[in-house]
Amino acid sequence: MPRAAKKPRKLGRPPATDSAETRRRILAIARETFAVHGYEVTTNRDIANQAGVTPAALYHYFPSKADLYVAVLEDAQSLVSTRFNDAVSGRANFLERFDAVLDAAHVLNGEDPSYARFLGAVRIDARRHPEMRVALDEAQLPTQKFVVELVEEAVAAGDVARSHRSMVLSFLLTTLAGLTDVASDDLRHHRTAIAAAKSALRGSLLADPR
Amino acid sequence: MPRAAKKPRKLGRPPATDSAETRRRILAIARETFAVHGYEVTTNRDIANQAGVTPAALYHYFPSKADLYVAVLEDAQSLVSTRFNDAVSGRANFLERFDAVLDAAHVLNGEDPSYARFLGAVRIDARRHPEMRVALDEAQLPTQKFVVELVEEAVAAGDVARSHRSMVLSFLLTTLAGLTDVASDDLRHHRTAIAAAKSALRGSLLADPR
Amino acid sequence: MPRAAKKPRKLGRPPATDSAETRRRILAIARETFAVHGYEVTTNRDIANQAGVTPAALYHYFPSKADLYVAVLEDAQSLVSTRFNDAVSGRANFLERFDAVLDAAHVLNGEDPSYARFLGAVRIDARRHPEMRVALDEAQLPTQKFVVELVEEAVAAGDVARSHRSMVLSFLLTTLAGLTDVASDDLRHHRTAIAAAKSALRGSLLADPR
Amino acid sequence: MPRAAKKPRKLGRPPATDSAETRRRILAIARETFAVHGYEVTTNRDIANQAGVTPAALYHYFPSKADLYVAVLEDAQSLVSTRFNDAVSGRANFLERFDAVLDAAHVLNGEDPSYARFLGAVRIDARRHPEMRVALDEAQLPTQKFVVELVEEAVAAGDVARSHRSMVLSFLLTTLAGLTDVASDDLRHHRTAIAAAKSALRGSLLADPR
DNA sequence: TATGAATGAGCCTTCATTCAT
DNA sequence: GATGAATGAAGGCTCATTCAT
Repeated sequence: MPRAAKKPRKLGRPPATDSAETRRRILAIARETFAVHGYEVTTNRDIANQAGVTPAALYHYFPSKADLYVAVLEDAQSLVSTRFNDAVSGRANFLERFDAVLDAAHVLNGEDPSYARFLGAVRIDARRHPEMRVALDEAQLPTQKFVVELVEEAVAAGDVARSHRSMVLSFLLTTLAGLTDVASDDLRHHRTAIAAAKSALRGSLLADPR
Repeated sequence: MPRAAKKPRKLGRPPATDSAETRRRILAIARETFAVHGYEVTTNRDIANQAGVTPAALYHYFPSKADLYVAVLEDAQSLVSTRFNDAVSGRANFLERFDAVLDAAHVLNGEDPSYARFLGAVRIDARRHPEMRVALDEAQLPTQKFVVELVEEAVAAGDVARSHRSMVLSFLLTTLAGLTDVASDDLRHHRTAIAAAKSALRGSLLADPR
Repeated sequence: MPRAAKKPRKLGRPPATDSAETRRRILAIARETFAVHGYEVTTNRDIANQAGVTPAALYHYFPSKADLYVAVLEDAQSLVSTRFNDAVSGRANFLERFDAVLDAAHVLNGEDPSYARFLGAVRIDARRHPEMRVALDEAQLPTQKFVVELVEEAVAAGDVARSHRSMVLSFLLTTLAGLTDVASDDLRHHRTAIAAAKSALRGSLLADPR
Repeated sequence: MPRAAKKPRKLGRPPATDSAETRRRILAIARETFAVHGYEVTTNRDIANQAGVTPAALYHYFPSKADLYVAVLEDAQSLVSTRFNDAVSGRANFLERFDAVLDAAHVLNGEDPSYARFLGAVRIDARRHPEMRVALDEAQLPTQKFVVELVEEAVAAGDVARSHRSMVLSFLLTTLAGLTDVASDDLRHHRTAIAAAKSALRGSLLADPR
């Protein structure tokens, strides 16, 4: 891990600091680092160093490492939720909506890959750290619900056969999970995987419809 | 603290707790534990305790924790490879072959879920622990190659449009990844996700073909 | 986090929260907290929170935590000295004087147990924190001297045999120490212990004189 | 705190170590250090350094600092109990028994003052550290009970007036507490305080009976 | 007068690992 | 082949204290 500029700061309050800015910086760096290295491997010192503060300073903003992690998740979830909801709004057709969600995911990945990467990491860390499990599950609920409703409405609209409901839901979740997992390192890869998912849903994965 | 097994044997076979058996036990327990908790969270003591030895004893079988992890992966890979290869052998059609692979995965999951779970965990741990990365990537190559060849042969046989090659490959990898990730805790879930993948490949995910 | 007191005053006296009041409040709360938890366990934040200020604010009133502790002791000593001196004034007989001192201690304990408790704690904290030792010993001198003089005068007055001087002194000090230590939690207990001490001095501890 | 000899020991098991001996050494040093500085101020490093091991080694013998503290108490209690019980055995008269107990305390104080000092410290630390309170109270029970029974039997034997029972008990406890508190630093002081207590019980504190 | 942001030192604890036995 | 005693490094966290505002 590279270390930022080496400014041996003195005691006391640093001149002209914007507390909110520092908090945002910590969250962003924490997201990136947690995303790549996971909860365990990432140390408070890693995050603090990159954010240009001391490990103790983190405790000014978050009560514990676990709370910081949860805060990062909440932050990420709120962004993704907004993006996904904006994406589907105004679109009625299931295929269009699903495309829009995948495209939104891809755009976000282009802007800042750390979101997808982190969200992928959370699923693993939640399993590995029971202490945070409840909080993490709760924070993930919105997206979970979003996908369920997407399918529910598609069934209601007749875009998905009622008998296929749970299969389609399973497909969506598996695909979304697989996407963050396999492809978030490489944008081209990501694009291909998205195209594949769209095609699969349309029934033209193996070949274009004749 | 002394441990179990202290039954004064008289007749029959001499103490069967030979070193090979102990090694196998350690590997199996390590797989299960690494699978659930990951590399970092799992301690040598966790594994040793469950295996009925002291942490120091592990060092008779593996030079380090990292080496143990790699050994578990090699062991798992070799089993999965065999299963997958057996599954496709004798089947020419791509859809049949893919089905067979998924079914094999499901059967294995029923027998011992720790394999799939561990293989899922490896993808994450490899990213998180650069020291082991090379060894892990190498050990994972066989499966990677297996999937690539599956698609390659399907293209050659005309089962997959040449232009869709990379998309199908991407789909397979994403699905395989998503499967270990989302569904390995719950066999029913796993089965549904597999059905969804099969259906997706056949173009009938949203509804049965009329 | 902002705090209490925000009643828009209109008429009458201007904001009475002058600094002297704050200082007194800090001293009182520090005494109570130090008394129960001791020097080490009590944090600046504990005291500040209860006093309705920030930890940094303490430094406007006292140069350091240690200085605050010493200030609390000086404050307590001055009160106890006054009480004890008032108690003995006008009484010539040793037994009467000693009774008066014990009664004064009991009354104070009823009014505000934190004084006795704190004074008891000081004996321990002085041993444990060499940095404060000198200052603490000095501040405790008045009471020490008070007891010595009490005995001295009793010997001079013939109330105590000259040969028993150091024994009586020792008894007084041990009793005073034991009292804060064993009984300051429970007023009834305190009263019994005081009765015992009075009785012991009169030679009727085991039974009433026949 | 002075530090013992500086022997930079290497990794692995040191040659010819007696585990039991190390444990005893740790307990003894912990007792002395806890006695003087208390639970909070004493660090694992303090104890470890003096015992010639690293702080981590303590965890080989005790699960935590708190457990070590409790272990020290149990060890001390068991010794004191034995001494006190031996002291009273064979003596029927209350005054004789009480004298014997005080003498035993004095002898022990001469042999190793850290016992009395530690026992005095426990009363304070138990108040200051609620987490250990239950364990500490329980460990102190034997001595508590010993004193209660001493008085009970004295009442039964007619050595103490029934109406004076609780006062005598209070006196004993206060004195025992005051003794560890005030006088354990200085053997002469200790002796005087003990003489005073004996005299007080006999009713001849102020002067020899005429 | 008081706050809030930040630091540096230090503490308890855990862990992979070593080595004499 | 296995254990138990011990280490060194590191991690999360707390705390007294400082200083710009």
